[in-house]
Amino acid sequence: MSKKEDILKAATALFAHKGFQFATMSEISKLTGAAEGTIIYHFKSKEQLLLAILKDAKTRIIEEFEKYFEGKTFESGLSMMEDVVSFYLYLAGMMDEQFLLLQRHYPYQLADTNPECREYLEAIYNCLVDIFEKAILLGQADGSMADFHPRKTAMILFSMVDGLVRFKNYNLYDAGALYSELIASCRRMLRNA
Amino acid sequence: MSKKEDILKAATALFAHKGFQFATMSEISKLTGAAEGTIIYHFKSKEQLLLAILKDAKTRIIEEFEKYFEGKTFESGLSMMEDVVSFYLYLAGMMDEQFLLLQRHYPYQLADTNPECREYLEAIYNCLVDIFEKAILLGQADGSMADFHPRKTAMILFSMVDGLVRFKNYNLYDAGALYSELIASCRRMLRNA
DNA sequence: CCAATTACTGAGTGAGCGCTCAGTCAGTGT
DNA sequence: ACACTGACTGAGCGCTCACTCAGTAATTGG
Repeated sequence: MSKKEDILKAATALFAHKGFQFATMSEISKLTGAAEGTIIYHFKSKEQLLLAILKDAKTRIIEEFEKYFEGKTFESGLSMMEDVVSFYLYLAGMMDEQFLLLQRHYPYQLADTNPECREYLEAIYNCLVDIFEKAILLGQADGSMADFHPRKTAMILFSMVDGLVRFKNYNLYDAGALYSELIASCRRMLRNA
Repeated sequence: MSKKEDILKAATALFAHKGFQFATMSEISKLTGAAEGTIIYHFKSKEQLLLAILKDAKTRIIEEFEKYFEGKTFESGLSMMEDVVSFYLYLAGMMDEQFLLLQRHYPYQLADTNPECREYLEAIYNCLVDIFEKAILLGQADGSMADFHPRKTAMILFSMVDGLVRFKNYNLYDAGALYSELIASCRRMLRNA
């Protein structure tokens, strides 16, 4: 692995676990064995380093979902929803540091003044909510789901799943124990009575 | 209003909107007209100032819910749940800066090493989830809600409502437009079919 | 083989931070 | 009048931080 990739990986972990402000260049330097000057050489500034991380996260999340759905068919919208929730949680476990970073405030604060940052965050957010929405639209078409506002309900669904990831990240409760209850709740919420 | 209260209020706003690290003592000083020495005089340190804010938030949130439920009766668990969700969102609007601060990571990071901080956060969290749980237990007793795990479902409910507050805080979507969809989703999720 | 380019280094810089402390000042009890 | 107390001040201290820059090492292409 190249030194640049090393830095990106270590910085992702530090930004995710300590926050942008508390993660220092010297700490990234120590963790990677690269001099502080090397970090700046590759990424220009600490803020640009964060942007590179977010760009990387965006690319990977979109790729992973595309790969997952490639040639896949679902017996119903309701079962697609279950699949999507499962895969979302699986991905949040695989890319735990990126998802943790995306749950912090700083990227969204930066997005207020930095259009590039805003672009990455919106792309990720839209990718995720779009997938929930697609499952709902399918479910409403095949009659497995009741009639409600697809986009708004997709956002509520997103909140529920994101909340479980948050519980896991904060260690507030055994998230695994909540998984089956979450799926059951989603089913009750969406299904055609 | 005393200078100490002024500082507490200004610091709450700054910690909520900028984050603990990016909010500086000199900024709090400028906003309140109090010298930096005065802030330290009243609160000992920046961290102690945050703790005072969290203690204040804890006290007020618990008080407000106690006041709200004083002598109140509900026709069913399902309608109590609606009332609770409404009041939660109302309170999150009234105390927007405290709720925003409680959605940041830093307080939970501090809680890892500071037992006092942990105590305040747990008290707030338990207060909120307990109220959802009470509504569910009532609903299951009076038959308006289906049979599921009360505590776990209360946590999922909490996630949903908390997510809507987050949407509002991040300005990602008009949260008001989501309110009626949220209530409807909760009803479908909880009601006895 | 040797420029030329790219990758990397780390001591040094200056800005900004939380906090200190010697001191002012208004209010209160005697 | 005086002593005492608690609220408040702000220049200054020590420290940490992101970033600079002059220089070195490695890689590449003619």
